[in-house]
Amino acid sequence: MCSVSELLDMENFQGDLTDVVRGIGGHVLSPETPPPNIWPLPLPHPPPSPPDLHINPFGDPFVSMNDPLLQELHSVTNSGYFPAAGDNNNNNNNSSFLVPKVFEEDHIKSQCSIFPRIRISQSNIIHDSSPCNSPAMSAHVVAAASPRGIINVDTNSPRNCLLVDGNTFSSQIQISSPRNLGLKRRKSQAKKVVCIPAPAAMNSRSSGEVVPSDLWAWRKYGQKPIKGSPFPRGYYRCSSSKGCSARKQVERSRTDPNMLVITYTSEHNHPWPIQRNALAGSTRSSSSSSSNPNPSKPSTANINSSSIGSQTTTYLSSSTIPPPSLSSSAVKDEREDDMELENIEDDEDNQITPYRPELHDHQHQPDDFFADLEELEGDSLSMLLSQGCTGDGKDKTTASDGISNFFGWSGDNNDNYDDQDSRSL
DNA sequence: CGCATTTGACCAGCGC
DNA sequence: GCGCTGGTCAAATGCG
Repeated sequence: MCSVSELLDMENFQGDLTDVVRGIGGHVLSPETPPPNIWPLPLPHPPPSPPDLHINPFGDPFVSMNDPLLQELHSVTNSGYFPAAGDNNNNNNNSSFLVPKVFEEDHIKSQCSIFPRIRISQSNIIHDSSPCNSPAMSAHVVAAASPRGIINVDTNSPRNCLLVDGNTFSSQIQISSPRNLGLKRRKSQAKKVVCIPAPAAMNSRSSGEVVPSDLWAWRKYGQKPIKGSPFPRGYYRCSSSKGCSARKQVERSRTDPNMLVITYTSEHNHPWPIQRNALAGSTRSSSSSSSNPNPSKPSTANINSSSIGSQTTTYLSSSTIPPPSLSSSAVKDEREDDMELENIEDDEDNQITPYRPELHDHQHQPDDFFADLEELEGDSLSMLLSQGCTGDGKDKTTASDGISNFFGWSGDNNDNYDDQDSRSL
């Protein structure tokens, strides 16, 4: 697992971190932010009405998503397959599905996800505080950092959660200001950090670098070794449209190579591509090694999955790929200015106007779409849930593989992580 | 041949 | 001012 301190360190946030997102796929769980349908999992709830859709200006398809896994688990829990939610006695058992109480509640009122909750500190003091008391079902963290001082979250608040900007965040988010109070980035720009499980060898070339694909086309323009990290950082810019300033940095977590840290910078100035790589500049790695070679049949199609035990049933839901949604209250841009927690509301005024590209043909599914489902191995969800969600980190590669399958990430599933490392190192 | 990736060089911000 | 570090550029290279 990568920690937020790691993120902070890697990004040299040093005081202006305002956004850290993590979770499966790095998506954000937000009661206000319905997921884009790129998540190939069920959407128990009706898709949002168009006014509710907000574009993630970073083009990150992960951060804005609700956690369908959580929703699915929630529904399964309610179906009686699992112990009653809240039975924390079962939470630590990674051999079974874990549906802790916090899972249910945080899913509703906060953004609790399936990774351990963490404490954010800009002085690189990170603790897995796991306020939800669920190593299995824990959360991403979206936090605002003050470069001027320490923000002590009231851990006595209900469920030890932090209410920020109208949303409930995980508790014990401790944000302190290191000595670099006035440290500024080279450019005043928003950043968004996403920590996701590193898919196994997907979109990788000979270097073994793992780059999760999304619906944007990215072109790599640089790679730099990062001090203190054994893994280089790749620099990508959006090639979906000329002049697009969107960029992202991809690097492995230095503490958990199975995790990828993706930092999105700037926003796309063009509509969300209906077909990935349909526009010029598709990345070679994406097109050549993707398990979804046909861009007209996006691997992000909705797939409803329900898992019971080791069984995973996958079925379709008719939908298309909406633009990624961005809940301003759930995902905060990291901005250059000295944004303090109390100023988050002000930041709301600075919301990037979302574009809402018209997506037609919503009902159409490619004829060979079912063929894609074959790539979603039946055990993917099972593995994901039974391993990826447990947080024990004992077999993250498998979990990541499962997640990879979920995301439709390309890759030779036979490539294990060791192979990646052997190539990339 | 076109495009993406690689990789060394260059530039800018920051700390000392 | 200097050195360190991160971010970007651009020529070289490789792949389809």
